[in-house]
Amino acid sequence: MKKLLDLLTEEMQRAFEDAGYNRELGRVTVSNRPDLCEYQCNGAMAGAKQYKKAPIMIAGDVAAKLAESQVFSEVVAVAPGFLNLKLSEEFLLQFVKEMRADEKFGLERPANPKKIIIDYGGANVAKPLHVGHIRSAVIGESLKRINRYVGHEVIGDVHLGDWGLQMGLVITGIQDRQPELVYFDDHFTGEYPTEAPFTISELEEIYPAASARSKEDAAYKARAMEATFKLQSGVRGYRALWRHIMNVSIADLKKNYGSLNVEFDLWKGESDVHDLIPEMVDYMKKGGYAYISDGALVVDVKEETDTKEMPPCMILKSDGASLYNTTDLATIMERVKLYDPDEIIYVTDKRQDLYFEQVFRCARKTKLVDADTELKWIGFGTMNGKDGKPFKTRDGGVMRLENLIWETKEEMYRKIREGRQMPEEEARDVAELVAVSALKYGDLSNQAAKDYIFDIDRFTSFEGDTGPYILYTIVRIKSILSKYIEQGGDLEKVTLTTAQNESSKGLMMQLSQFNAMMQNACEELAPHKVCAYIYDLANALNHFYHETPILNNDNEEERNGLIALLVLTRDVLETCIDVLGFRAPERM
RNA sequence: GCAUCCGUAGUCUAAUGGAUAGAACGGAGGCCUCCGACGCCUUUAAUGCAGGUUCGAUUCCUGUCGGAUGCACCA
Repeated sequence: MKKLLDLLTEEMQRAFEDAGYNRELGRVTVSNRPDLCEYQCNGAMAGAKQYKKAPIMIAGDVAAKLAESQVFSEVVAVAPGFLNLKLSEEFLLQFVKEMRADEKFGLERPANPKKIIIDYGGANVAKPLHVGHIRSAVIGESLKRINRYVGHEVIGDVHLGDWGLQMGLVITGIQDRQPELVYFDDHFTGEYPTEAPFTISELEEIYPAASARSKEDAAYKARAMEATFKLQSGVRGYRALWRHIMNVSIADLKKNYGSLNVEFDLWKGESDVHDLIPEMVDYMKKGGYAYISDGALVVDVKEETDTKEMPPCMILKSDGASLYNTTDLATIMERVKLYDPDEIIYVTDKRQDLYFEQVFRCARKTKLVDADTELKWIGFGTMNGKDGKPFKTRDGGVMRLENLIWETKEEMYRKIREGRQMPEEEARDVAELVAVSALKYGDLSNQAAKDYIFDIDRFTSFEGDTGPYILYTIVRIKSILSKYIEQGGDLEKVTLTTAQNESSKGLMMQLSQFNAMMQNACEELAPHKVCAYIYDLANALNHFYHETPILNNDNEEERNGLIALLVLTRDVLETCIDVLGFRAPERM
C-alpha cells in the first residue's frame, strides 16, 4: 500500500503538469503550520527561478487545476507561494480503511528482503551486566524488531566476550579458592562433574578480585596469562571448567536480558572463531594485505581522501596474540560462511567509531566480505546521571543493570500503589511492565548517537513524553473497548466512518502516517522516530478522547465508527511498542 | 597537538534547505453531576558567536568559542 504523502504528491504533480510546470515540483509534505492547513506544497517557490515567474502566480495556476480534486477538499495559494492543503474526508477514510484491512497497516513489504545480522549486547562472560550495557541491548533489540517487522530476516547475536585474558583471570581465581578441583589435575582422565563448582554470585566476586590483583601482582598476572594460554590451546580440564563458567554465566545473562525483553537468536562469542584465526591470518599474509610493523601484524587501511588519522588495523599483537580486531574480523569471516548476510549491523558505544572504521575497511580490503555486503555501525552516546557525567551509583561505583532495573520497578510500584487500588500481585506485574517501558522509552526516544541523562523521576512519570504515558493511553483505550463489549458490542463488527470532527480527523491523519514512519525508522535505523510517532499518536488520541463522546454517542453507526478508530489506534500503538521492545498491561 | 561528533527555551528534546523553530518537564492560569483528571485546554521561554552560499539556513560552507570522544599492541 502506498504512503499517503506519495498519493498526495502524485495528485499534486498531476496538477503541476496540467498547469504547464515541471511535475517534480509537486512534492507534498505534512504541514508544519497545523493552524493554517493540514498538508503543504512548496514547489511553486522552487520553480520561481526556472519559470521567471512570481511563486504566487505558479501556486495560483496549480490551485486552479485542483479545484475539482477528489483528494484535497481545499487548496489555497498563499504568499509568498505556498500551497495550503486540506485533505478530503472521504479520501482519508478510504486510506485508513485500507490500512485497517492490511495486516501491517499499509506497510509495503520490501522488494528484496535482506538477511541482516545484528551484533549487540556486548556482554562479557563472568562479569555482571552494568548500566553501560543497557543502550546496546535496548537499541539493538529495537533495531532487530523494526527490521523484522518491516520484513527482513534478522539474526541477533550477543557476541560474548568469552575468550580473552578475563577467562584466564577467572580460572586462576577459581584455582586459588579451590585448588583441589579435578580441573587443575593434569593427570585426571575421567569424566568431569556436570555440576559447576561455583554459583553465579561467586563467579561475580571472583572476576573483580582477580582482575584487581593482577594489576598489582605481576606474578599473578603471569599465572592468569598462562591459564588463558592453556585454555586456548585446549587443555582438557581448563576447557571443562570454561564450559561451566559459560553455562552459569549465560543462564544469568539470559535472565537479565529477559527482564528487559531482550532476546538473542545466537549466543556466539569470541571463542567460536578461535580456530578460524590461523586460517584468516594466513590468508591475509598470503594475499599480501598484512605486514609486520613494530613487531605486530597489521593491515593498512588508509585512503587518500582521509582527513583524519587512520592507523593500520592490527591483526596480531607483537607477542603473536590475537585481540579484539582479530576476533571481530574472524567473526565476519564466519558469518559470511555460515549465513551469507546482506548486512551486518553493530551496535556499540560511539567511542568505537574509529575502531569499526578500521575493521570495516580491513574486511573490505582483504575481501572478507564482497562489495554488496553492507557493514553498518550504530554508535550510541553515554547514559549520564543528573550531573551530566556517566551514570554512577550514589557512592560513585558502577551500577549493575540488575539494580537499575530493580530500582525502576520499585519506583513504578510505589507510584502505582499511590495512584490506584490494585491487588498486590497485579501491582507487581504491572510495575514490571511499566518499568521496562520507562527505561526503554527513556533511552530510545533520544537519537542513539547522543548522550542522554537518566532521570528516574522523569522516565517513570505518567506525564509527558514517557513510556508510562504511552501505556496509559493504550490502557485507556482498552478500558473503553471492554466497556463497549460489556454493553454488548462486538469489536469484529465495527466499521470506520468519515471523521466527525477535527479531532477524529486529526487522529486519522496521524494514523495514516504509520507506514511511512515505520519504513523511514527502519531505513535510518532510528527507533526514536517510532517514539516520536507514538507520542504524537497518543496525544492525538487523548485530544480526540476529550473532545468526542464515544460510548455516549447515541448514533449507533457513528459510535461503531469511533470504536473502530479506537481499535485501530490501539493496534497501531501496540505494534509500535512491540517493535520498541515493551508491552502494555490490561489495566494500570 | 591532530582528528571526529555535538552545541536549540531554566532543564530535557525534535525538525529530506521552506511560513511565526515543534514538543516535554518546570513556572502561571483554567476544565471533573459526563466513557480512566496518570487526562485536556491557555500561557511563559530557545537555534553558542561571526561571516558566506541561497529567493529562503537549526540544516550546507569557512572561521571562532564551548563540550564529549578518539589518536596501533584494551575491548
